[in-house]
Amino acid sequence: MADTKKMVDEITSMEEDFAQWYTDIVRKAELISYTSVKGCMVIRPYGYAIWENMQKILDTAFKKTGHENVCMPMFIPESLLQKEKDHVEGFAPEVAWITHGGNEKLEERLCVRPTSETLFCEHYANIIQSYRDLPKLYNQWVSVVRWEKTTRPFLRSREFLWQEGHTIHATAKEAIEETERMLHVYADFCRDALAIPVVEGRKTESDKFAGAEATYAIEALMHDGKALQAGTSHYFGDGFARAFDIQFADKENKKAYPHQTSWGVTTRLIGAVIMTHGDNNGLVLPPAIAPVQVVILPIAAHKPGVLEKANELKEKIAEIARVKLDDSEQSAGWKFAEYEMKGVPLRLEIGPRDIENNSCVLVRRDNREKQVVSLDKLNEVIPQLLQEIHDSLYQKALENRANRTYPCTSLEEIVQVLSEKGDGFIEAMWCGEEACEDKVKEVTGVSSRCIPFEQKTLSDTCVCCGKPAKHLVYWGKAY
RNA sequence: CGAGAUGUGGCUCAGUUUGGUAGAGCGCUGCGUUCGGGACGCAGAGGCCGCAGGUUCGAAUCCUGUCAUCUCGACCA
Repeated sequence: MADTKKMVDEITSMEEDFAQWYTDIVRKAELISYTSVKGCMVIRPYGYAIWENMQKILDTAFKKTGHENVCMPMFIPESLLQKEKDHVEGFAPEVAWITHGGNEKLEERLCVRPTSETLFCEHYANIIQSYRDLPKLYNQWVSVVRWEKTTRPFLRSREFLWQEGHTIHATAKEAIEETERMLHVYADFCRDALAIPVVEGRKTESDKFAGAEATYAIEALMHDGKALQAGTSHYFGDGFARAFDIQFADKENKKAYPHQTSWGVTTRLIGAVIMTHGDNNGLVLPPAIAPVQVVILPIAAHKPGVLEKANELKEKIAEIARVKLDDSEQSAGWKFAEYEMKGVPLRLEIGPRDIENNSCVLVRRDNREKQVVSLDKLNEVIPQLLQEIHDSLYQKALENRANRTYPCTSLEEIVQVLSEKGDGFIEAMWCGEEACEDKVKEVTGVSSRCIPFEQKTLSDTCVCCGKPAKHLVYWGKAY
């Protein structure tokens, strides 16, 4: 890799200050702009285009698995939110309330949805009578509001965009299958579109979604060794159905409670992409979600024939990739740096010398490798290079995670590993007791991330109390 | 919510200690020369110094309050 002379002096290097590096990228790559409301950001066209690409891919996957899109209202009456006890307790500290309509105080205040389980439940109760009405496989693309105290662009904002899937089934078995299926959809999406390897697993009891019987999550490791929860999928059992009195007549015409799920991913995934692939020259985007996959930069654009050729190439490449031609008057060097900052996977340089040779120069963003390519071969070479970029981003992320995953068998070892090697995933055995989970966090600073589906045995005893171990757990410092 | 830092043209900041005509670089506009790794010349535009009080002949500068943002913790997608 053509290593890392820092060309963009405006970006803080990630070794120097990772948090500042992240903030710099988010702003300099024109993904967001701050507003006067804390924790609320403008997602700018380039940032939003990334989200739109994620949406398209995910939405297709949701439709393929039988889901329909719907749209619930934004407001939840307080009485409705309170119907499920755990749910309201979990969310009450972070909801925003509407108290007035115009100048008049509302009879009952309304919360701005922090999540929409209660709204879906109210609706299900209205539309479900018979087993023939089940399942309902719904999804919505909306924004929600959670009044966070500490905010960071994409990672934790007070309003964020997401999709929330909500499904309701006749049997527990079906609902559990759905919960797991959608978690896998997320994991596949992270691998195939975002080039991010994730650990799939179950959350511990203390870390469950408010009101859920079980919560599953995908966890990713960022470049600085901190863990990011990248998506969740919840199994509710019939808890919500009982709280909201949703019943259906089964085949024997007996009343039964249906079983529910919900699952979601958010614009946080954009943060995950930045912190997984970005480098000191800026953003590095996986081709599948890059708003621009190939940027064409004409060299000496005033010379006869150059712009014409560049336009011709743009037309041609548009058939196989998302392409942009920058014919602005900025210098070539400026544009190089600019599109590196923005993470465009491939740069195509076309100048008088190239035109003479019927060729162009292609440069990969991820490793900066240059190659001269015949103009007649672009249709083969570009898709191939985009695929190679994706694969190598994934491999690199996988290696980074492997290098920063540390099996440990005692609390002392955890403390030592963290101080010697820095943050990362800790693999350690656990007895299943919440007291031990708390103590691990207190002593070492890492919290449980998930109980991975892929289990192995590091030792027979809990890393904390020494009693028989039940699970291997991934631990880490969380975003 | 606890601790720390910062608010001055679009951006990054200097000026605040010691009160006295608001500055620089980048960006922006116009014209010209440039263009294979952030080019250059000339001419311009742009600032209730976060907000509100107070002290003073005079406040970006001192005092009080307040709001916002950033970082680190606790909590969370």
